[in-house]
Amino acid sequence: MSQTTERVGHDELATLKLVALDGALEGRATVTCAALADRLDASNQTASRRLQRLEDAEFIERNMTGDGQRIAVTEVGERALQREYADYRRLFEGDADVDLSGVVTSGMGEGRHYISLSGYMEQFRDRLGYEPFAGTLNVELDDESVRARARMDALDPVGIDGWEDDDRTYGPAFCWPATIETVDGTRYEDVHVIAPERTHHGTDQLELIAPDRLRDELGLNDDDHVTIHVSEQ
Amino acid sequence: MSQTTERVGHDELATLKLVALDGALEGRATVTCAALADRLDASNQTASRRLQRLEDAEFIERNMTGDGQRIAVTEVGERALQREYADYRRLFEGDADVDLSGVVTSGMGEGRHYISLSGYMEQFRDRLGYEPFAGTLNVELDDESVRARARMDALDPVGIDGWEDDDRTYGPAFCWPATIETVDGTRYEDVHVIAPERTHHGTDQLELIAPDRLRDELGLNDDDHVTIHVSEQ
DNA sequence: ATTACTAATATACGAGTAC
DNA sequence: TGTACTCGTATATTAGTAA
Repeated sequence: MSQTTERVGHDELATLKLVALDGALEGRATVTCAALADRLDASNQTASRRLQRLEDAEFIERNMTGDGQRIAVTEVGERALQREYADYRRLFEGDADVDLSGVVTSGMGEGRHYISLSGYMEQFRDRLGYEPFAGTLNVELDDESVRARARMDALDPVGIDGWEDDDRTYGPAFCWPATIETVDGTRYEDVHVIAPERTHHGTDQLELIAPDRLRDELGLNDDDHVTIHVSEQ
Repeated sequence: MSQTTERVGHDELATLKLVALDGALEGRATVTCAALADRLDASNQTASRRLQRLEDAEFIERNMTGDGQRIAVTEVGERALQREYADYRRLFEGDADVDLSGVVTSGMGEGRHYISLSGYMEQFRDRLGYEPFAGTLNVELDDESVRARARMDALDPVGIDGWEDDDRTYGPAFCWPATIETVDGTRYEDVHVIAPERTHHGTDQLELIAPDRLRDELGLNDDDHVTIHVSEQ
C-alpha cells in the first residue's frame, strides 16, 4: 500500500536539498527539526511536516534517535535533486551533458547474449536507428566518473521495454546517446550507453553498444583509456 | 520607494528557474501565463501572481506585449539562481569552487593607486591577513571564464568597506581567496581576486592582489596564460 | 487572445500540547 | 530535550470576471 500522497512541492525539495547538504546523500545526516526550522526560516512544526512528506513520497528514509533523527536520501530523492541540478547546469553551462572516463575491460561477456535476442534487437532497430553489433564494450569507470554517472539519471534515455518468452522474462533497459573517444583523439559518434532500468547504484561498469564492434573500429584493447560523452537528446 | 514585499519563496524561485531556462538570463524570454501555468502544474492566476512577486522583488523585469510578456532576469535574480546552483554543485561536485583562465595584461594601472591608499590597505591587513603589493595583476579572461566568473557571486567574499577623505569617496570592494597557476605548473597560493562591490556584469578583466608582485614571483609577462582557482572560504 | 482583479475555498502555518 | 498531534488563523489557490 504505497501511501505516496505526493505532496512534494518546491518547499519540500528545498528541505531535501538542505538535509542532503548535511550529508544525507552518502552516509546519514543527523538532524533536528528545530535546527532545520531555523535554516528554513519556519517553525519546527513546519520542518517536521516537510520531513514527513519527504518520507511519505519516499524521498528520504528516517531513523528517530530520541535526540533527533538520522536521514538518508533515497534513490528517488537523489534523482529529484539530480534533475534540479541538471536544470541549473543547462542554465549556466549550456547543457547537462555528462563526461565519463575509464578503461576498457573484458566484462562478463553477458552483454553479447542479451543484445542479440530478437526481443531487444527489434527495439534497438526501431528506437536507436541501427542494429547494434552483438556485444557490448565494457568500460570500468574511474572514481570521479562513478559519481558523475549519477547525473545520467537526469538525462532522459531511450526506453527499451522488457519482454518475455516461454522460458523467462527479460527486464527493461535504458539507452543514452553518447560518443566515445580514445586517447589519440579517434572518435566514434553513434554509441549508446545501455543499462538495466533498475540498475544498482554506484556501479563502476559502463556498457556501450554501437552499430560496429568498437574494439575494431577504435583499435581498443583491455586497459586502454577512453572518454565517453553522454549527451542530451 | 522600493516596494520589495519580499515574498519570494521556493515556488517563486522555481518559476524564476523556468523563465531563465526559456532564455530570460540573456536576451529576453517570451512567455505567457497559461504556458507557464501548464509547466508549473498550477492555474494561470497562480503563474501570474508568481511573476508579479518576482517583479516586486526585482528578480525579473517585464514588458507586456499584448500576446504575452517578455521577461528578463535581473542581476538580483541571477544571483539567487547562482546561489542555488552553487548549492547543487556543493552537493554533487563536493565544492562550488570556480576555475578561471586567461592571459596576463597590463590593464589600466589603476589598481596600483587605489590598493596603496591607507583606507584600503588597513582593511587588507586586518581582513586578508597581509599587506598586498601595491599593484594588481590584471588577467583578461577567455570567453568561457567570463561566463564562469558569474558563479563567483555565489561564493561569499571578504567585504572591504568604502570610505572617504576630504576630497572624495572610495567605493566598497569584494575579495575572494584564490590561487594562481602558470602553464608550467608554478603556483602561488595566497592570492585574492578583488572587484568593486558594484561591478558591471560580464567584464572580462580580473584583478588579483597578493603579498608579493606576482609578475616577479611567477615570472609572468603580458599574454602569458594563467589559471585562477577561486575557492570557498 | 492576453494579464490580473475579487471572492470563495483549499491548503499551509504555528501556538499549544501530548508523548 | 526530541517529534508530531490538534486546531484556530493566515496564506495560497482557483473560478469567475474585468480590463
